[in-house]
Amino acid sequence: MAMSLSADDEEYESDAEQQKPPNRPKQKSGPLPVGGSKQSSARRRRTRCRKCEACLRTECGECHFCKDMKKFGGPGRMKQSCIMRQCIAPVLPHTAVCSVCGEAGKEDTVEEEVEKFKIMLMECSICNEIVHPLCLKVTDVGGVVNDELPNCWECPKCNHAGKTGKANKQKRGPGFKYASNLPGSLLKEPRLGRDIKEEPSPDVITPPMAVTAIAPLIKRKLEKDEVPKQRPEEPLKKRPCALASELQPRPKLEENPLRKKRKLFEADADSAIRKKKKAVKLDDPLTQKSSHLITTERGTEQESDDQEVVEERMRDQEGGKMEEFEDEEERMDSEQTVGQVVAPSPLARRIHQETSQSHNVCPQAGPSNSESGEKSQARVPYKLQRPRQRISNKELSRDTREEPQVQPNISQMLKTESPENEEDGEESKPLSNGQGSRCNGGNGSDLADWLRPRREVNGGSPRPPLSPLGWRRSPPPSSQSRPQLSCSPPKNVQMERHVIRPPPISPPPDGLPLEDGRNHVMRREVWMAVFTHLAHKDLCICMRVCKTWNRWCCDKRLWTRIDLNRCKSITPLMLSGIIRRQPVSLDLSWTNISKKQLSWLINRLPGLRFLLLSGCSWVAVSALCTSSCPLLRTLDVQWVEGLKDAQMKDLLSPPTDNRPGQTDNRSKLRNVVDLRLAGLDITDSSLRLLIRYMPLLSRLDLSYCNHVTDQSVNLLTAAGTTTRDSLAEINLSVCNRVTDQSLTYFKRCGSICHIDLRYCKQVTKEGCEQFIAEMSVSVQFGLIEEKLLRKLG
DNA sequence: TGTAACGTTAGT
DNA sequence: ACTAACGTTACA
Repeated sequence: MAMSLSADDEEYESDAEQQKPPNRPKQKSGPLPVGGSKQSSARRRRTRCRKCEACLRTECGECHFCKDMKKFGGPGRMKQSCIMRQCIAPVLPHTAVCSVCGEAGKEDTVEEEVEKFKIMLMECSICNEIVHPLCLKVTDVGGVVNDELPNCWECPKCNHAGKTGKANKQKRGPGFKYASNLPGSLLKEPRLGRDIKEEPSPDVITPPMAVTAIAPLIKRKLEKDEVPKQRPEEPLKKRPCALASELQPRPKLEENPLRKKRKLFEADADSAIRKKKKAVKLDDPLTQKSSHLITTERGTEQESDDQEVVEERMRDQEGGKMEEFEDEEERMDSEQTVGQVVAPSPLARRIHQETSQSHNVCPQAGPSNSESGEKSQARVPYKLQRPRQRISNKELSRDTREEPQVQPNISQMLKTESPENEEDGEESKPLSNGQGSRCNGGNGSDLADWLRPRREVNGGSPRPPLSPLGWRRSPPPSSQSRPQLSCSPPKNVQMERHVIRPPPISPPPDGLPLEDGRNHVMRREVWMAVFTHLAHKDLCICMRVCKTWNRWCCDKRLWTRIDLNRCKSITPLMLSGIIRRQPVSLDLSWTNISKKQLSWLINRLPGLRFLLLSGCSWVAVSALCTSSCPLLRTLDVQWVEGLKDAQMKDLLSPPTDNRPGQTDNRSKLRNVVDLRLAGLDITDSSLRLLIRYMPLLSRLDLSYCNHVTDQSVNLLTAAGTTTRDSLAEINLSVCNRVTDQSLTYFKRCGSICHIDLRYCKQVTKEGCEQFIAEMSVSVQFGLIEEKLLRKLG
C-alpha cells in the first residue's frame, strides 16, 4: 500500500479508494457470525471495558492509528484504536447471551463470588461458546478460567475433550487483539504467540496462573470491577505462559496460550499446580472456601515446587550459578498473606532462600552484580531456548494433557505472584486485585534488584570524571570511554515478547488489613505521606512487607523520577517496572540500553517529560527517531556515542510520513525545552535544526562541543529565530572556539539569564565584564564564577 | 512475515 | 444513522 498511497493528499484518498489499494482484501463473507451460537468459531467480538486506564485515556493524536484517523487528518482506513487506548480487558458485548438459556450474565444479582461465577457469562477460548457455567451441567470435568481476560475460560467440554484451541487456527482467544497493525518492533509480542514461544517477560513473572479453581475466579471477579488487568494480547500468549514455557515444557499452552490456568469444577483441578506436589488436594473448588485451602496448598506446594524449581534451575543455569539477588517481593508474596503485615514465617523464609535461585530464571534478574552486560544478555537467550528444547522432548514423552509440565513455573509464579494467589484465598478480600498485586509483586523486586546493585555498580564501574563545570556536568570527552558501551546494547533482548501493559489502574486499597481482620488506623494517604520520604531503595524494602504496602509503594507519585544512571544492564523486568511506575523523569544515562528497549519504553511512557540518555549509544538513542514522545521537555543526549550532525537530523526532523493526510511537519521533539548536547561533534547544521524544530528551547548545553563557534551563537541568536527569544540558559563551557564575540551576540537574547563560558580559552574576563556593563542598562548580570554569567535578582 | 486495509460488529 | 474499532485477510 505504501506505494500506491504514497501520494500524500487526502484527496488522493478518494482516488485510492477507487483504485483499490493493493491491500484491499477481497471481499469476504464477513467475519464472525453474530450470536455466539455454539458453533465453534463463531465468536462474539469483544469490546472495550471502558474502565481501564487505557480506555479512559484520550487519543494521543500521535500514534500510528491516531494519525490514520480522519479526525487527525488521516485517511481513516486502518480503523484501529489509539495505541494509548488499547483496552486491557476487553469485555463481552452487552448483547452477549448464554447459548444455553439465552440469557445475559447475571452476576450482578448475587453477592457471593462463587455464585457470581456460576451465573456470569463465560466465553470459551476454544469453542467460543458463551454460557453460564451453571447452564453447562457438566460437573465431571473442570473448566479452566483464563484470568487474563474477563469472562474467558476453556469450557469443561473443551477442556475435557482435550481440545487445544489451536484447532481454531491458532486462536488467540477472545479479546486477544493483535496489535499487529502497529508499526515497528514495539508490538511484536502478540505475534510471538503464534510461534509459541512465550518468552519470559517481566509480566510473565507475574502471571496470574491460578492454581485453584475457585479462588481465582473470585479474585478475578473482584478485579473485574475495579480494573481490568491486562491487555488482551498478552493474555494469551505472553503472560501466562511465558515464564512457564520458558522454564519448561508446556505443550498445551504452547498450542493455545490462551488456555490456561485454573480449573474449575474439577476435583483435582489444582493438580495443575501441585502436580508435583500431589500432597494437598482440593475437593471441589467450586464449593470450597478457597482461602485456607489455597494457603495450605501454597505452603506445601510451594515447598516442593520450589525444590523442583531449584533443581531445574540448576540444571538450566549451568552450574546453577546465578547471580544472587534478592527477591524480596517474592518472598513477600509467597510468605505473606494479605493480613500479615510483618515478618514472614521462618518456613517461608527458608523456602525462599532455597528457591531464590530459581527466580533468576526470569529474565528480569535485576542487574547482575558482577556479571558483565554481555553475560547477562546472553543469559536471556539461553533461557529462552532451553525451554523450547525441553518442551519438545517432554512433549514427546508425555501426555500433553497433563499439566505437569507447568509446575515449576507455577511454583515460581506463585512465589512471584503470590499476592495474587493469596488473594485468591478468602483473605483476598482486602486487595483483590490481581493486577495490582501482579504489578507490584513483580515489579517491586525488580526495581529493588536494580536499585540495590546499582550502588555497587556506581562504586566500581568506570565513570567518566565529572566536569568541574556545574550545570549538568558532563563527563569529559576524551578521558574515559563510555562505560561499557562497548558491550552495550543487548542484542537479543526479547523486547518483543514483552507485554504491553499500562500501569495498574485499580485504586489501591485504602486500608491496611491486619491479621485480626481490621484495618490499621492509618489510612493509605497517611502512609503515602510517609513513603514519600523514603528513598527508592527503601521503598523497595517496604514493598516486601505485605501486599498492601507493595501496592502502595508502587504508586507512581513515589516514582516520578527513576534513576538508572549507570545501571549496568537494563533488564526486561526493569523495563516493565518502569512502565508500571510511569515516571515523569527517567535517567538511563550511561547504560547499555538497546534501541529496542528504549523504543519500547518511550512508547509506553506517555507522561515522560525528562529523558536522560547521556553516554548511551546512538543506536539506542535513535529509538527517539521512530518513537513518539511529544511531551518530552528535557532531553539529555550528551556524550552519546556516534551522535553527530547526520544523527541530529534524524532525531530532529519531523517524521516523513507519506501517507495521505499526514502533514505534520513538527518534530517529535518540538516541545523540548531543555536540551543537553555536551560532548557531541555537532556543527552549526545541527544548531539550525534546533532553531527550526525546537521553538521552546530554553536551556541548551553545548559544553565540550568543539565545533561550536561564535558563528554558532550568532545563529542561535539571529533575528527571526525562536531561540533568540526562548533561550534562557546556555552552557558553552569548554568550547574553545567561542570568543568574546559570542557575548555580544547574547545581548540580543531577550530571555537569557545564564551563560556559562567557563574554560573557554578564548573568552576573556574583560569580555565578560563588558557584557555585564552593557547589559546593565536593562538587565543586571553578574559573574558567579569566572566566565560564568548569570542574571541577578 | 509484517502490517495496511477491510467488513462487520458494538455502542450511542 | 453514525462512530469506533475488532478481528481477519491478503498484499508486499
